[in-house]
Amino acid sequence: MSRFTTIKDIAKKLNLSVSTVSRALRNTYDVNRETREKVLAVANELHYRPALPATGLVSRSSHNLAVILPFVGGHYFSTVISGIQEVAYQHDYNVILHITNDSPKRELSLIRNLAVPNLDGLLIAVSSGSEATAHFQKIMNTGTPVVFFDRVPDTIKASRVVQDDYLGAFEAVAHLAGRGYRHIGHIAGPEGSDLAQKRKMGFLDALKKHGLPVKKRWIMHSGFSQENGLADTAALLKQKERPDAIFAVNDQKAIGTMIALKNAGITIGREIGLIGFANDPAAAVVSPTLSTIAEPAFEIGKRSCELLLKHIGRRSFIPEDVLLPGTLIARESTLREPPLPQ
Amino acid sequence: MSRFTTIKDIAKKLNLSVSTVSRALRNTYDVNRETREKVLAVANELHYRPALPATGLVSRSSHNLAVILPFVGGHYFSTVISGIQEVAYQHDYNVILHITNDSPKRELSLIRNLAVPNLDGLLIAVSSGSEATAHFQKIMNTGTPVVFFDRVPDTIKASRVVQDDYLGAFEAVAHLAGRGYRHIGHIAGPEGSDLAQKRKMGFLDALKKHGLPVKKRWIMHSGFSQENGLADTAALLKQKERPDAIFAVNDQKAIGTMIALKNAGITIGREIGLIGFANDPAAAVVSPTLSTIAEPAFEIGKRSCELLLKHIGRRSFIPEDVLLPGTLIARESTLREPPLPQ
DNA sequence: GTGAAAGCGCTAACAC
DNA sequence: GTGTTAGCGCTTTCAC
Repeated sequence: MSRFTTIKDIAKKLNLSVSTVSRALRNTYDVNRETREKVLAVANELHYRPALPATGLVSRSSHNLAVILPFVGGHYFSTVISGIQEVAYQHDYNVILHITNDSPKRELSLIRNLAVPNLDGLLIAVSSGSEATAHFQKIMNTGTPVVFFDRVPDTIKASRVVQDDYLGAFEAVAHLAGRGYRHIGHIAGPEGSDLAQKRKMGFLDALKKHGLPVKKRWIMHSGFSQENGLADTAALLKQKERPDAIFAVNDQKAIGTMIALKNAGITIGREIGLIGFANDPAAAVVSPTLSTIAEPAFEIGKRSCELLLKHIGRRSFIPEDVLLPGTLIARESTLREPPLPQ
Repeated sequence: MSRFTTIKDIAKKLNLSVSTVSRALRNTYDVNRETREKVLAVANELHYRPALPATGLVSRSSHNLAVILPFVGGHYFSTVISGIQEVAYQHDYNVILHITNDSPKRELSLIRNLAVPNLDGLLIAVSSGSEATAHFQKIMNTGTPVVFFDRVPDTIKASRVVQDDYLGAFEAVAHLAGRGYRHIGHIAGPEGSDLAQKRKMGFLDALKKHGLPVKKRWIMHSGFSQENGLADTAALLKQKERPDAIFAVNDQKAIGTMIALKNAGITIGREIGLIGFANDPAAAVVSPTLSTIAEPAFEIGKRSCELLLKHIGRRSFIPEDVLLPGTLIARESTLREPPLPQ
């Protein structure tokens, strides 16, 4: 069983002490140029790789970051990971991935069993209904920096990186207004949801700002799924007064809305404008293509990781709050005039 | 700066030796029941977490697996990760994620700098045009097990886990035949692509098996993108003879095909049947919904990781090849009769 | 059943 | 400039 090359092997081969080899490898202190070159040559020849656990033992740093999040299958979180990964790679940190499946139970067991001494920092998106807040606090008390992203607990004093749901919703509605729609309804999320609440506020404030009427009956609350969107919209269309545009809390519900509108024989865009939120890949593929607010997923990952590394760098750190704007993506569903045939 | 609790702290507090504490913690050898319980109690009280790098130093095992893949943003690879993660979690292994961005250069630098001594095993999907084969071999020579998945180098003797592209294509075409389509074309991938080649073979063999005509001119080769699919299909439709069904090499091209068919005023399903490959989330959302072969992404991750752990368990191991079938998902695009209105 | 001591691979005083 | 020594946190002989 071939062991790995260690500095000891190099030392023996060169009749040097391990410390000299260690110094030469890291190019620190004063090492004779020749010695250093010889060491480097042998290291290369023997395919030497430093044993990080050992260096970590001494330096009390593992260059490991843990990322804890609910899912990885979807578009959003996997893009966030890309952003994290990008920064971690540049700074030579490892990303250790943990998935909770959005289960508070699994999250809790995961956190409790987490090998914190093995970690330089944590990046966490909490699962819905998380019960691990006390444990997050404990980890932070050990001096290990933590940055929360996307889904953040509000009872904890720590850095957070989130997107600006309020502003995104505001801009979605402003876009509708700019395209000439005047009677705007909202297919909202559950009343209890923080995210849904913020988007609704953005919706309402945008209406006010643009002097448009607010019709309570045009705001439909339910879950986040496509089916919910379909049902909400079907109910909305039964009212005697109809909106001429709809802002949906996310793209899934917006797509449900599209189906309901099609079922009712309504031309999307011309008769009723529609905008979603997320920029799900599906939005570019449905027909007509769906206008939406693109979430800054990659950016969230990037900034979270940068912030964490900053905390790791200084031993003491003050929490920061980062609010990232989304980007309006105008597509066919908010086009009042059909595009010219090509 | 609060340090982490170590076995030394526990030992001191209990007036025991570190070795006894170590033994008690791992419940090994004969430790007095009372002693053990006291140790466990104090460990709990002090929030003791073992320092994995230290245990790893001694046991020569880190419980770390590296996963190296081209992307993480898309649906496919992120689902694979879920599968890996699931198994790793159950067996108490960490997953360290590395992304190559499908760049051979970055893959190479990543592999070269990989802290292999810190790893118990590797899971790799190589990037296109990979130049790292020699390095993979080197890693395997150190005795570190490697399992390749999805994208596998054919010049290396190692375990691989891949989906059955041939069979998937075969079944897609068999499905078309079963629905009564007789004149089937193929929107294929690039001629050089291994994956595209296998799917084409499956297509051809299925035609033969069902006694259907093979028309060379109905096989269009180009890239994998939606735009390619649109262009291919537009060209196909210009021919004087038209197929009554199309098998596309992937869902993206199939969606391009859908657009081309719609542009030509053709009713998808009734006039021309269409089936893709991948079960991209978009396939369930386009209109009509797209029949497809679902890739066993989660399963690939799961099996790869299981296989790797098996290799890690036994110190010597023989390569295995795992071929995973996809699943037919029949949707509206292969429906010859429109569904009854609800 | 428990303790003392050595050692995993590496770094950092401290000598010389 | 280089070697010696101690020690990071843990496990594992080997004593007793």
